[in-house]
Amino acid sequence: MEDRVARIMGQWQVERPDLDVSPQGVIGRLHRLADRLRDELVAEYVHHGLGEGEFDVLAALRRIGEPFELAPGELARHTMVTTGAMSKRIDRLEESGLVTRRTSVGDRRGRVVGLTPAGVAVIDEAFTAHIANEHRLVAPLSDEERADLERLLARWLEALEGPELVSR
Amino acid sequence: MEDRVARIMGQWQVERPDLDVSPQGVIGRLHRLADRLRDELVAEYVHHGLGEGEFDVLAALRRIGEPFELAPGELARHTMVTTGAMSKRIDRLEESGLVTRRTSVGDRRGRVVGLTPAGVAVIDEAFTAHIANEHRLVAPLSDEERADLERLLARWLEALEGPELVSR
DNA sequence: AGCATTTCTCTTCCCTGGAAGATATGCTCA
DNA sequence: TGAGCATATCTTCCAGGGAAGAGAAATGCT
Repeated sequence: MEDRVARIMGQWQVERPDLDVSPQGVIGRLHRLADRLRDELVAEYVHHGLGEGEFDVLAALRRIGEPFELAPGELARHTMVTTGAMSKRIDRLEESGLVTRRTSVGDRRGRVVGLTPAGVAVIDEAFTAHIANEHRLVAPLSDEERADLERLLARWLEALEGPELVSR
Repeated sequence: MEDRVARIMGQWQVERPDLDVSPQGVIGRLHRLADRLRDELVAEYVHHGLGEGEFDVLAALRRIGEPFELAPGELARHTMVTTGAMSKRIDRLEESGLVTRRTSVGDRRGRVVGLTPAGVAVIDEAFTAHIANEHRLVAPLSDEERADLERLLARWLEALEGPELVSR
């Protein structure tokens, strides 16, 4: 019972016996799993007429709470894309009538992006389905396995990024 | 000590207390870690003048062994992209002189993509550095943690994809 | 053999994001 | 006040991948 990653590692063992490719066991599987999960999640977004980028923006606005508004720059930081990418995401969402753009009152350089009522409705429905989808995806793991995995991932992430400050 | 994912989960707890967002603890961190690792790996490819797609193709050809040849369709399957994407990857690699394209002898519809000597040299060097990079990235984990993580990822992956056949 | 179907690759068009620069506004300090 | 710098967003151009279809060659069926 050998998975794709193991097969690849076996090939390298033959071709490059001088190298210890064991880290691929973790890194390769982690990437494959991430890709697989992403596909499943995106499929659900599409059911609600959203792409991954649009879903991310709507979710960021929704979870911030009333009045569901953020500046484009803040949205870009929250969702970890460049402001250029964010401009285009907002263009698409504005086009669909799910968000509005207005100029900030205090600082006229700034804009404020806010959910429309339709936007709230769409993301509330899509997010509910999204979470159900995530429950389905983690179902194969026992509670204990899930906790172990979460702990290991958090530890690794922290080691790579350094501890983040508790800020807002 | 709260990470980004925990903060997001906290916000949802407030805004949508009707939902149990606990799966995000695993799925969110897994994705964030995958992105982080990918960035680190890509940075190393770039040092060798390669993008991620190019690296994948060269690596697939290299690990298959002498004479380092595969058909475009096989390469597409091995690296999990469409054949359209593969055509363009091969175009770029051919342009750089790292692979050649020739028509298959048995089946004149088919092409055979093969590493040039320069291609072998580049991928051998890049892959050596790549593996060193992976060792660096997994270093924060103890041997036991690494084994636990690998086991959990493999189990989950298998559950999602179904056991793969041991075929070639 | 001849025609239809299948297989394989490549091409074209589109979508999305990144990088860098343009534009507009605000801020600091002499 | 005004010049220069900082900040925020948007625009433009490019890179890379996916989807769909075109073209060429092999295969199957009658």
